Amino acid sequence: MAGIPRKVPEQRRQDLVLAAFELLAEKGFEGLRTRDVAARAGVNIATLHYYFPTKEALIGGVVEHVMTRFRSTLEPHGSPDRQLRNHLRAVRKLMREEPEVGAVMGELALRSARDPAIASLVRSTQETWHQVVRGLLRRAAKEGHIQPDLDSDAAAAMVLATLTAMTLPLQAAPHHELALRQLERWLGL
Amino acid sequence: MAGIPRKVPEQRRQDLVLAAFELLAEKGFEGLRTRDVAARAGVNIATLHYYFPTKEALIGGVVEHVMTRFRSTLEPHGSPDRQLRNHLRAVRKLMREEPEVGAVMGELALRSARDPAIASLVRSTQETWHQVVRGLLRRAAKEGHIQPDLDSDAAAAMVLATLTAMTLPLQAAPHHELALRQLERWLGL
Amino acid sequence: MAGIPRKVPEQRRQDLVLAAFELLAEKGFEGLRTRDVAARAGVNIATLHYYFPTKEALIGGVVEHVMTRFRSTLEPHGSPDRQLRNHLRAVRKLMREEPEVGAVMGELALRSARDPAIASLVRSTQETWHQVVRGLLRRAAKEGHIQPDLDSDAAAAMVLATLTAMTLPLQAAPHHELALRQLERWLGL
Amino acid sequence: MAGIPRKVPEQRRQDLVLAAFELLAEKGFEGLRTRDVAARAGVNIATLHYYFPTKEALIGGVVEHVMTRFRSTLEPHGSPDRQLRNHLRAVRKLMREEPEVGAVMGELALRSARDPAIASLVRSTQETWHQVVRGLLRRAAKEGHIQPDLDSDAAAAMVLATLTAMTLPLQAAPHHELALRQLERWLGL
DNA sequence: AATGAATGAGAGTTCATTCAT
DNA sequence: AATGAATGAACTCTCATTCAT
Repeated sequence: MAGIPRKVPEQRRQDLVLAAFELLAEKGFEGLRTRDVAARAGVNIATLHYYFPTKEALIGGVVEHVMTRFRSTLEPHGSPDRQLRNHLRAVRKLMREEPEVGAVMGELALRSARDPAIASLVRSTQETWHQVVRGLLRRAAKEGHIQPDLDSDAAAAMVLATLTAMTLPLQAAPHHELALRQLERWLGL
Repeated sequence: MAGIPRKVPEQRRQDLVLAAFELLAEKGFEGLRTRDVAARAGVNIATLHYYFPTKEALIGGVVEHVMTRFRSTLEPHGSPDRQLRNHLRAVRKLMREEPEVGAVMGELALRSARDPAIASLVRSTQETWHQVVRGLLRRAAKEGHIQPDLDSDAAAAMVLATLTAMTLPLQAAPHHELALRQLERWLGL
Repeated sequence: MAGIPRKVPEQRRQDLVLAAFELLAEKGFEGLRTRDVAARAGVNIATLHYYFPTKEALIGGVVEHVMTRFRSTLEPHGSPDRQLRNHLRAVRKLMREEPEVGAVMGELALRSARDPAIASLVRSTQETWHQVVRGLLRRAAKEGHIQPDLDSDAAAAMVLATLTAMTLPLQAAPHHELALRQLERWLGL
Repeated sequence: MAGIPRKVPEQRRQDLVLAAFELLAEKGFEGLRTRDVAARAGVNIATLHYYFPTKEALIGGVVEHVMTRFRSTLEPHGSPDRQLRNHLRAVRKLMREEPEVGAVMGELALRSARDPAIASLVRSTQETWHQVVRGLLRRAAKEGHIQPDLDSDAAAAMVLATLTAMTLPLQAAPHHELALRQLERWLGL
């Protein structure tokens, strides 16, 4: 009398978030339909609303997922200059292997102009990111790995700008590799 | 007995494009409604369809408008290094004074991942832009205004990446000024 | 200083009626659009409404046209039996050479169930037609050309039914020729 | 606390088809509106689209219904001549008691000139009908119930033509009874 | 925990008609 | 006599959400 094994509720939630994440990357907010999400997760539309009362709540889950995914590119290993290089590479790798993350981040970036909740989340992420990179630049300069007279604040801003542009679709920001190489060169990495 | 003065047709078209442009900047593709566009332009929804058979056609008009607007930042005046500096400043000014242009360009960038028509337009715009900037960098280097050993191709890619990031909402790309200042510094402008 | 020669108003009206007639045959009432009619007649939609205040009025013109066209199959030549045979042949010829007439008559037949104006017109046409055919049958019988014991009323009803079925599209009433041949045989023509 | 009792889904479908059938008979394709259908079936317009994705699909349901209804006039009971007579009477009865069937069949006949799907359906129905009637005529002749020298093919064509005309509104094909009586007389039924 | 059925509000688009010239 | 521009009303279809089970 076992029947189809029920999934643990937490797993269901995760399935739905993942389905929404993928569809958001594919179709954008413009084309995101709760019915499609439910279908991709293999459940009824009413079940989706059982786990997420509104579409907005579901999107919240996706945001969380993406932010977690992105934070993984900032894991501290080795000296500051190595950490910096690793970060650049990790971002490049993430964009190549999981372009969905970039796509969704782009969507969130645009939406932050209209959605206060997303805005504050995006802003705080950027701020944290900025501080981490600036700190790495400062320590790298102090330890003599990169040019010492660098304005770490401004340089960090440029690093973020360049990496942020890379989350956009290829058409909108081609020459990823060239830009990154030039960035490393200027930083002296 | 004058009645309401009729507008010149070309003016009506322009009004509609402008209304669509503003609403696209405000709400994104996700929230763009033809009825709202018509209302903002002060005409009946059927009148909108008299000028633009489909929503897609209207969006085409908006794209044209934005591209024209953006191209205005690339006007050739003076030496290559001055042109470069002017371009950077013009973009900064445009984003400050007409953030809608940036917002819409961001929307187009994201949409280019799904819409072939927009994709090719965005791509060709980027390509032209890249070539112009690279040409300016080359001539500026040759004339001794900036460092001569610069890889003009890679540097152009970085310029574009930085400027492209600036079209995103402030939350998603803060520290515009810092980034731009650093860019000028590195270029030696 | 001649310019494009203006058409006589009556000609314009006729052009519009003809265009409407053709389009009604092609698309049916379901697909009849005043704009298409105007376009086919080569005039502006507002011009159409100058000649025909409403779509209904235009349709009235078409009805008139079709009835005239159909009445042409009932021209008296020769003896009653010859007239009968000629009538059958004229209908057959009309349906072959101008199937639009049949198509439009079919449309009118159906519409007569909802449109009192058309209903009375269709009814009176049928009544006249019935009387003519019955009269011919009677005289033909009296003159010994066809079987004398024929119920001219019932036979006329059958003639009309058969010919009416022939105005329907081929799919709905195939074997025209067979049916007509049998009719002639039974009538002894 | 019973609330409004839910209908069985199949019943809902049938209700919708029936509503569409009635409205199609009343207003024709020209005047058939999905909202009216939903209203007559007592459901929201969105519910209609839950059962039938498109208007076309709903019409498909109506076609099926009508064909089933019409086929019921061709039930084999008794000798060939009795079957023939019964068929004629069943059609007459159907047209009298459910004129909607005739109206809808007329609509389908006209539409078959434009709609390939309906065309093939109408054509195959006619072909089957023709063969059945021809077969009955042959066997009736062989068994000596009707005149033996009858061209069964041509006679079948005439039977169909007459009966088809009877599906049209009364205005367009009056004297049903007379025509049918004459048909029986000629066939010797 | 999960679902099929149902819905209100609203989307883009169409159409006969009218208005000002 | 003729037109381009404009419109109100209505059309089919969609979507996030809810209800009864």
